[in-house]
Amino acid sequence: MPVFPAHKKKVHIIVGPTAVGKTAYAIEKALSLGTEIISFDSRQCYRELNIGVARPSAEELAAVPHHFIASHSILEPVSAAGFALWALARAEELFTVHNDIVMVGGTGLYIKAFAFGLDEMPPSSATLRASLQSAYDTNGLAWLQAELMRFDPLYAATGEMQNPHRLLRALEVFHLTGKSIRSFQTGTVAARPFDMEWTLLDMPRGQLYARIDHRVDAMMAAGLLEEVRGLVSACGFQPGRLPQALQTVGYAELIDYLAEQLSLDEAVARIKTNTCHYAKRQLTWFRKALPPVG
RNA sequence: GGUGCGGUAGCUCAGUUGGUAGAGCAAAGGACUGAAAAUCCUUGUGUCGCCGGUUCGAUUCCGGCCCACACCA
Repeated sequence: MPVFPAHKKKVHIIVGPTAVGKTAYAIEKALSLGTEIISFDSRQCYRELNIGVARPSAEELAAVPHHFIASHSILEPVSAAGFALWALARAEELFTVHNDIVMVGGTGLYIKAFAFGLDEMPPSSATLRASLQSAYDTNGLAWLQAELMRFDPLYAATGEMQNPHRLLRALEVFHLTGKSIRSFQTGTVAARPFDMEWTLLDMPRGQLYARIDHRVDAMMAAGLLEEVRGLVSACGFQPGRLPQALQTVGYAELIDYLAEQLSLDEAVARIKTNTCHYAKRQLTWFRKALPPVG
């Protein structure tokens, strides 16, 4: 008698640019496997954001249990490392009742952290970051670059010296540990106790951009402006000083409109082009950065 | 009909004292280790409206024409 090996645990990972149709595809896949879905979308996880981040509808959420959707607050932002821990724990729970899990989303760094792990490194410190940020705001990029050359010459020689986010993070790690961020970056690939199967959803670029345009119009018709207005009046956010979760296509532009920095037509047009830019960057991630796709 | 101002990259425009032109945006490609829907890098050949004239050479000067806008009739 042949012995059949026990069914291995497997995560079915669906990636693709925004508006390509990932939600419907993932639900179909989860239904056929009789399992649940863990999202890896760095914006749909916030309960305060709905229309503008294309959160799955109530019917879709009822059809298959979803995780990491509307599960967090914009007041306690998630990070890639935080997501990876959260999702690995949730996957472990789900594997006690399912052999398969579907994961779907568009945030390349989040799924990379989940699938391959990040190197051990001190997490961001809110107070330190705030003080570095304000020093950068007053002194500019040249100051940031000089700080890096002074404290972390290795990073200064090899890092992205025009990219303030990267410079601030490198400086932050130095001040937290006294060591170069490079000394933590070993690129070790973490072992995972499950198989992974990757699916890339894509379509011709022009068709994708047309879908994005139509979806933005549909979001406006569905009341995105009211959603944003409600957020602003509830939290009193200032344009240019938005919390990270509101540095989001569809929200930032409408906040500019509400602050009378843009006309509504201009804001909507910018949402469309910024969403197309975002889709393009996602494709860069998914075409090359995740080699197991296929 | 007359006068004025324009017609240069997909769009908005700059420029060439005559030697075939460059910014922003868009578009395309890329990077990405606790902000990632963020942030950053790279990429600019286009009958310089059309036809003629002057010139070694015209997108640039001259003439005519076409088109757009404004004003005057």
